[in-house]
Amino acid sequence: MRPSDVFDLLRDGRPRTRAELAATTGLARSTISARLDVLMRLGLVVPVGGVSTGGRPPSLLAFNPGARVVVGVDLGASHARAAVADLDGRVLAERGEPIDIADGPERVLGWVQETATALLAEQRRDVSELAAIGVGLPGPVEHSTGRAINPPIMPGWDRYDVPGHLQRVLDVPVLVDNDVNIMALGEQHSHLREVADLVFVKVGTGIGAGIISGGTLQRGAQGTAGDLGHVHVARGADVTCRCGNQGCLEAIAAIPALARTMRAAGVAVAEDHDVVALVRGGDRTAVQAVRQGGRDLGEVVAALVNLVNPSVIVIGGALAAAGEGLLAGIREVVYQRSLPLATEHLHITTSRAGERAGVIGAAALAIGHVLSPTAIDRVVEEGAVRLAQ
Amino acid sequence: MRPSDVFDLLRDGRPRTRAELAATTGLARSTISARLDVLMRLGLVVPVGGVSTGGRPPSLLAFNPGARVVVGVDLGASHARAAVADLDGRVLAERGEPIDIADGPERVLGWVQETATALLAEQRRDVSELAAIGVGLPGPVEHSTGRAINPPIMPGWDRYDVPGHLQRVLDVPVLVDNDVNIMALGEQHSHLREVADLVFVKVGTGIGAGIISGGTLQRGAQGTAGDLGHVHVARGADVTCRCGNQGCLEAIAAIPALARTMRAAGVAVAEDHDVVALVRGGDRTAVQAVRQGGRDLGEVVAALVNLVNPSVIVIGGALAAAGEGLLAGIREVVYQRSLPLATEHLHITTSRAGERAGVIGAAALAIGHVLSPTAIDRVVEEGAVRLAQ
DNA sequence: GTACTTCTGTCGAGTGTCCGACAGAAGTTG
DNA sequence: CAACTTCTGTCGGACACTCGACAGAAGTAC
Repeated sequence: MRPSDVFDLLRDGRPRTRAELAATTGLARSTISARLDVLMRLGLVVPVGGVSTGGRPPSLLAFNPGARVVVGVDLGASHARAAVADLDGRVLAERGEPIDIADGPERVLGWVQETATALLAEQRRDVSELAAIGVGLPGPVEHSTGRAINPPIMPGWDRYDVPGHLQRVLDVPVLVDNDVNIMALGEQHSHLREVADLVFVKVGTGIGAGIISGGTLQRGAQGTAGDLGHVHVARGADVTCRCGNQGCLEAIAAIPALARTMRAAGVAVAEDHDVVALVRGGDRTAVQAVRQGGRDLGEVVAALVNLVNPSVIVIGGALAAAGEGLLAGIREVVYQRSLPLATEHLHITTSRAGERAGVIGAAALAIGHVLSPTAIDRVVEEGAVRLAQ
Repeated sequence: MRPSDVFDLLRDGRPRTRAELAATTGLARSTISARLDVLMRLGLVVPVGGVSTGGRPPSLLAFNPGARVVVGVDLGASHARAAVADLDGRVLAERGEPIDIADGPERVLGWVQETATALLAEQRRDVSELAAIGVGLPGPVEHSTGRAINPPIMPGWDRYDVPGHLQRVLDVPVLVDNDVNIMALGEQHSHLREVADLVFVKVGTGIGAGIISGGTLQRGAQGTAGDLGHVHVARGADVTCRCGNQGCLEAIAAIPALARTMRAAGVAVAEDHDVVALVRGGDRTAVQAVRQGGRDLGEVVAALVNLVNPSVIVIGGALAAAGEGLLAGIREVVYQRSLPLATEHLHITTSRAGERAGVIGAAALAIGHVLSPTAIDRVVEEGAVRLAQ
């Protein structure tokens, strides 16, 4: 029985009395008290009142998400977003800015450092209250080392030591992962905490997926798992993708491809994000193009459903804002193609976390590290030592 | 520091001295001795000699795979196979028989019980030496309960309590999983122990895959993960599958489909297994059909590679015996379609475990349960109590 | 205000774990 | 065979952990 066992019981947020904790763990109440004592001195657990049942009222103890904070960072090809969140993943403050990831790690991580510091100051939080940083990068990431490996759209970042850089200025653990993986975590953390098998599909300039299966993020051997964008689909056989291959889903269903389709049909589309605006405006050609994009996406998602058998599929990214057409297209194909056994309990929805999925997920990654049993036990140990001195 | 920590160090099979174990764990040699004492009395660890370096020779201690045995059972649509294996997964004795899974659980599990008992007797092993049983079933299985859920080809088995049945006659833990998952485990256990991301593709009457990612078997929300067979492929768009859908991979690339293709080309194919014989005999039509089947399979495997990013893909099942043609077809498409990043370190091979993959995997599943840290600690505890009495 | 109930922190005792020292065992060396 | 080296099992002490008892704290009931 480790100290973290008591803490883990409280992590769900529900306050409990000492007697309750003693009953569920089987430990003596005095032992529980000793455990809680350390956790309370660390601020991780706080009393939240309690009502009497005829005698001295029991003090209800609860996890205190405000004990410390984490920073979640979502870096895209052309945007950066950072947020300060409490230990429950609730965003306290955030800031986004258009950037160019191709400016290289020095400049971009400089922005991250400045923004993180500024956000902390804004929240009147000392740097010592920061517990960890989570970062999402738009490319394949070796999670164990926190480095991007052969990223196609991140010149200058290949094998760059992201955790090392950030730790030099903000001395806390830094967790790095692929941006879509991060978004999957974000969606799960924000309102699907009990869902163990979830796939997040991001449709924007490119197409990718973050796969959570059996409760854990699937990264694959090289960290490239979830690459939906370059799966072959029949309808795109004669279209050449930016990756050089032909028939990639991305080449016919991502936003640039839809814009191209619409231009060919005579619609004026200046910028990529006009696609979403046109759909929302009810433009027939745009609606049709997105619906067809949904069907194309559905082909690959149907395969994904058969292969991974998730219980929830979340559609996110810029195109998710285009409304129900995309979803309808996906559903149309998936529910026809995939096996009844796999689709029977399958939900396909759009992202609720939306633009914040990335930073929430990055924060969740950091929180997962900070509140892991081993980390808690270590802190408790150190805390006890500090108190003993 | 639990007793199992010491045991886990020895599980790789390499013998070690007490001093060596003390150094790597950081525990005192006397503590290590105490731990080993219990493990040795249980037979899990045995001395295997040792050479002097000028004084009293140290005794080398090693994991003893012969301490107990497990039974692995592989049930298919029309065959059953059972094996007794040691704790290293080495098959000591096995027996196979054609059966009909549709005879229902009572009869089939009756055969399992009889065969297991007979094999144990044959090896002069008492029933008390049996530690656990692993079972593979040809359909979706809810691993946590050991029941088949809505299996398409197993009438009478739906939600049948397999562990309960077997435990009534052989009082040991029973682990049940899907047959292809089991085969993936078997291939990994037999010669790919350090591979954490592995996909086993079975091509026979049907097509399915077992996906091991991040070191753990991926089962999905309903236990139907890895269902390659009913993924849609363009070339089969107008072929109706036995599942009722159109365009399923299985309907054009599984053995019955290849047999049909060959008959259409004028080749006499009486039974399904003649397909393999014809290919091995060098029949041109047969070779071509299998090669094309490989390409069709490659379409879906290419998607699988992008989505899951494994480092090894193993092709098994009856058709794997047809030689290099199938593999060549798969490779041809996969290396063209999938991203360089994912294929760079990808190996595609045929099964080495072959027909035994199932029983080896079932045994491995059982062993994983028996030798898990928690199980070892429990046994050590009980062993210590028994010794104290 | 007083009696009663229920909870809290403290403290000594009991328990189990782990360590280091030691004497003996089992080899090598000459 | 004697001296030396290196390993092994044993055993008492140190330590940490956990428990239950107890007195005091903080409410309710009348």
